[in-house]
Amino acid sequence: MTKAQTRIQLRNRTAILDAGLDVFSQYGFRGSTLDQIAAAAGLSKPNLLYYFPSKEAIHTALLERLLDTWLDPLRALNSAGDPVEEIVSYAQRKLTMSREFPRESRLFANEILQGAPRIGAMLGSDLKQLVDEKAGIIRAWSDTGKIARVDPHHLIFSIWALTQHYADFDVQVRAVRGTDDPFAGAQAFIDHVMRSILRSDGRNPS
Amino acid sequence: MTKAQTRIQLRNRTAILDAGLDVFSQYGFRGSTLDQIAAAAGLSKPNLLYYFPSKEAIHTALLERLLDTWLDPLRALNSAGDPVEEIVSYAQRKLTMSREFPRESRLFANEILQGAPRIGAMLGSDLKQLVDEKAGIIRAWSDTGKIARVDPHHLIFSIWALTQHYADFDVQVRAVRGTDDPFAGAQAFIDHVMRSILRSDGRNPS
DNA sequence: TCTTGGTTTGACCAGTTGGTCAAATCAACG
DNA sequence: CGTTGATTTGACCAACTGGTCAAACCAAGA
Repeated sequence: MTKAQTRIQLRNRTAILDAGLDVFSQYGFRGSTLDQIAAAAGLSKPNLLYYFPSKEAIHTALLERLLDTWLDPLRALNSAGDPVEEIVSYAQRKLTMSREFPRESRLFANEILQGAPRIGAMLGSDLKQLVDEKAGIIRAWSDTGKIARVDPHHLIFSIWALTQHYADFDVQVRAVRGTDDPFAGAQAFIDHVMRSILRSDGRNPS
Repeated sequence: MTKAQTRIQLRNRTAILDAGLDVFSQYGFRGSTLDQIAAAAGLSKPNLLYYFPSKEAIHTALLERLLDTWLDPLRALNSAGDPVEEIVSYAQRKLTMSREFPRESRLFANEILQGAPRIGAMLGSDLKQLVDEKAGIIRAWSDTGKIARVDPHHLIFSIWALTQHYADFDVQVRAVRGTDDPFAGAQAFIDHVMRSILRSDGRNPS
């Protein structure tokens, strides 16, 4: 019933979402205009609004699609696996996600920077729940000495910060390094960092 | 000549800049309106434009004032000091800066996220020059075995990422942890992370 | 070919935006 | 107190914004 999709509908809807991702991820919600998105999608503004009821609807659709896959890397963290390898490969999956979907990363960053007006609710519910669960696993590893003693929440935050930085601050990274690919060397570096943190003696200041 | 400042001028100009910082850091340049800033500053819109010629002028003034102090922590990195302590305390200074000036951090983040249209030039000149200089110092430490073998640029990026994350993603951090202070525990954690990276054996993958 | 339902658009609208301006108000000094 | 220059504002404007709508267009099946 809600399924019937013409070829044209599918093509235009994806074109709009792709254009919206381009524009919203660069200018944020309030800084983006329907005209920009319409131009980027190769459609007229009224035609945009034939497929999506409003500017907000496009934005919401993008965020929903994003959140659906954004947390997959963390979901895959397996309590049965080898502690260090599990965490390291989680960081690697997250980095891959940032490299392959930098626009999504910036869309998310924009939303959070502006106080998460549209996804704030799920931060405290779905996201918190998932993080708390995985933090529990990490804490267990930490308590049983399988990894160094580290605050699990901060560890997760550090993985988010390190990986997303290359996508979100792309311009700065490229400018400072002169490289064209902001992710060059990032994988090896983050691998090194994570192993260093997890391997180090149980000493934990404070 | 350009110095003459009435008490009123000083008061209003600082009120405007403070209000502008509030608004710009939350909504970005294009997402902010003069009315918002005027309201936040307790002035009328025409009165705003009596002190600053345009919306852009306020934004520019803020960015200039910001960049002036934003890089101080890195400038203070001293080649004559103890390598590990120098880097660790640089990270601590940067974290302090993020905690004390979260709005400035978000203003900067917004600007970079949107492709740095207004400060892009200085990223490749002033910033790159400073970073390259300090990266040279770190590389020397690394080469002489005084710290572990690490890519200096990535090391600096990681410090930026780790410290700014708590200010820029404040909402997310607070939501996930349920804490009111997003910086709680951050100092100890970052200290631990930096020492782990720098202390670890010279093994460097890839 | 005709019809039908999905698709596209030009013209339009009300609200908002950055910015202007002349007139009114205020502070301070002689 | 009066004058002068700094300050403040209400009224206004043109451009832009998200969104509407009736009319035109088009694809495809009968």
